[in-house]
Amino acid sequence: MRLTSQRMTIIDVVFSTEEHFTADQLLEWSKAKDSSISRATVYRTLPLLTESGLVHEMDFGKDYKYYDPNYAEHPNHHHIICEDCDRIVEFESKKIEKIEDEITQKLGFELRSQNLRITANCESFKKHGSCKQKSSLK
Amino acid sequence: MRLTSQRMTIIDVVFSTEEHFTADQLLEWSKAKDSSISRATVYRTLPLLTESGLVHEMDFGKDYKYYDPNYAEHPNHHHIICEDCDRIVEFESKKIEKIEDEITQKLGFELRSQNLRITANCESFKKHGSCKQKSSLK
DNA sequence: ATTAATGCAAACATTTTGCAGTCTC
DNA sequence: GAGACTGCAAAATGTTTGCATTAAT
Repeated sequence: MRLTSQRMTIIDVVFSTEEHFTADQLLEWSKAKDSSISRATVYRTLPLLTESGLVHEMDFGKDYKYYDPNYAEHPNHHHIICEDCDRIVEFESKKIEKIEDEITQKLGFELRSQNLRITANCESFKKHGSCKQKSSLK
Repeated sequence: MRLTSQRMTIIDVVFSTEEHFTADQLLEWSKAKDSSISRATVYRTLPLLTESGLVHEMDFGKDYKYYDPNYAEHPNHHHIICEDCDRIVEFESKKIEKIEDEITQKLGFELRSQNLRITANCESFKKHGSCKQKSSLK
């Protein structure tokens, strides 16, 4: 396992954001620091990050995968996403964790990880019928 | 909106299973009933089913989408998937529903839908270190 | 008869991979 | 210096689409 300059740059970028990002966006951010970094290297580095648990692969119902860098600090957090503007809010709930554990055991399983996504309308949508700034994250 | 024989066959197939399926599997099942049905028609029919709410598009952390035909009967169910054999078990929990509602409102959102996926090890895995029959679903 | 829906094949978007060259250890 | 890692371009995968033809209304 070699600590190449490309890997260092990519890891640096990942740890300097709390936003959820896509592979494409990670490539762009990384290229901004070191323009020689290739798409292939980003795609080869991402599994290293997800397998180590530093980053989680997320599905928000889009065609591309999102990556969440906040699992190291908050290993059991959940997500609310506005179905209109894609705004994402994270939250934690000990109560939900407890129920998940109970049910998983009762059904004969051993819990490894959980993923709760709530699709909702945000405050701005409720007030104005649509959200001011659409997220441009891609 | 025309009721073509292809659509009838596809809908028929969807309603005769409680299993989660992929687009590819739906094509195979449909072709078994009418070999002329094309991949394109399956892919053009799926959005009709998901938009009507009869079927939900699901992500189980695989590279392809799954479709769940059980939402008509159980609109708020959750999923446990064995990380080894991909066995899927569904369950419902009024407690979780209630907490989800409370938190969503407290954060200023209005809940539209929810999606809880628990990744776990099944009993067979716990006993034998691996699961007997890997699911061949693709 | 109109025109929505189909099958085919080509196009697409995202991700993966083979290979020759490069850089870490 | 060995071989893990890289960039490039080609391939693979899952899904979508243009177009000429078919078939539901």
